Amino acid sequence: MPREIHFFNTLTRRVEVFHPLEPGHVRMYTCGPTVYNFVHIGNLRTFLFEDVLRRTLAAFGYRVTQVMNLTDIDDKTIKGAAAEGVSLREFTDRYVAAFFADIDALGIQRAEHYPRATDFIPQQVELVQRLTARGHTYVQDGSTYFRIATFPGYGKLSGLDLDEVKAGARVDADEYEKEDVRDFVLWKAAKPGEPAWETALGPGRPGWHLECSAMGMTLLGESFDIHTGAVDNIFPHHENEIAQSEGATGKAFVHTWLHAEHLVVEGQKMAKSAGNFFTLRDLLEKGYDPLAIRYLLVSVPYRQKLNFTFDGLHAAAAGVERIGNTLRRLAHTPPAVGEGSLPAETVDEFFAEFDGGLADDLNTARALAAVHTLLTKVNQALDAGGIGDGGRRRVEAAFAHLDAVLGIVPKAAAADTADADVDALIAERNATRKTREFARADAIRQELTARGIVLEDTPHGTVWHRTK
RNA sequence: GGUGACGUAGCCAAGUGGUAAGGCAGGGGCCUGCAAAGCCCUCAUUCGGCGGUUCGACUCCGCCCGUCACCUCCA
Repeated sequence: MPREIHFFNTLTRRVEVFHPLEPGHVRMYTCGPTVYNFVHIGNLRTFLFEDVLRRTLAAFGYRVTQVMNLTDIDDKTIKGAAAEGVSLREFTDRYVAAFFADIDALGIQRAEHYPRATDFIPQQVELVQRLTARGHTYVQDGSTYFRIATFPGYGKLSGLDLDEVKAGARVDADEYEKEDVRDFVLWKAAKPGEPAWETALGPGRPGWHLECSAMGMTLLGESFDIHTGAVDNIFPHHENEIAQSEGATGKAFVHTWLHAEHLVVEGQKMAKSAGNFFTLRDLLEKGYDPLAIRYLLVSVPYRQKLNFTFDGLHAAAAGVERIGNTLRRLAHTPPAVGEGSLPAETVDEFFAEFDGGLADDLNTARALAAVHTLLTKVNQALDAGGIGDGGRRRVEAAFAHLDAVLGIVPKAAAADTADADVDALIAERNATRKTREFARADAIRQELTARGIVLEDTPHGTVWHRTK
């Protein structure tokens, strides 16, 4: 039996116990990138939340089937391809590859499916036809629209009052003519110079929302468990997905909707015009460790705004280092005879608190606090009587669990353990230390420091590791 | 104008009726030839402000101040 987990469901605005439709198997759809540019750290915050979600579910014993769409047809991709005079596919392929490179760099696990909107045109057309058969659509100037007046549940996700929307200041930003400003386009009539498909709906291309409904239902079924995105997707995107999907099937589309809050930079909204806009590449070029970036973006619970600051990034780097240092100490310290100084309960308490935090709507801050408490206790035990084999296995299991869920445990490089040249220098240094020739000893240490190697003289001998 | 969040130490942040987790930074100490790593002590008489409810409120209610998000294509 998988562990019980609670989520705040945007649809009900309450924290609920989660029950997948098929016991033990979670089907989830996570809104992915529009592939017209490199993803920025705000996008990454959302993808990292989704990554922690799937890792937590897996660690809790659920089977997970995740879909993440790649939006490769919309105004921005069309414009980008046209600007460079290349095909839409050629243009978007480049950013699809960049997207995978970025999520790999951050250790984001791959979803089971990455459907592209342009590969699912027939499914999208069929969905519109089903909607038409049920009287939810109308055609104007070659475009097909969804008439929201035919869907009584419209607004249930966002809680928006449609009369207010109608009265709102920003209306009809769309270039297409609609019967009612609140209606949205399902299928856009072909325009000169834009990609178009010849279909039963006439020549054209899918509207923005259509792909997610069509691909989600094709790959996960007409009803599935979880749908995620960032808060700005609640309206109109997710609201429209519900209308399209439930209008076509008459069934509940998604049971649990989870939305990540935005990331801000130094307290300000991230914007290119404000000069505080960062992609992963920008940060890596500045020399930041991807693991530290991951730690920072994962450390604030997903429903809180995350204030990205360079101070915070340094703190995150320190956190990652502390995990690595403790792991290294554990490896270098000889096992204690017997049980040693780390009670089994300490690790039990870690698991209880770490998992308890995650089960509480993915409270990663609470989980991380448990991690630091464990680190302190492990170090205390290492300073005291050491840790026996049994205790070591328990601690290693705890680190493995931490890494499986949050993915923030640094890997020890194999090179750190074997290098004859370094070993020779260390032997020489220790010989000079014995004879109290500290000037020579320090010179050797400085030389190694210059080579990116840090020495530590422990009670069990001198150990070394490379700096990042 | 409508809807919804949020405001906890220098910074990030948990808690949400029983008397303030955790991390980073800072200060002091132990260990070390010196370091590094680690450990110990210290760091909010107080949770935006003012009232109210209560034996008791950071936690509930009201008002005010401030920051922010969404209101048709922005993760």
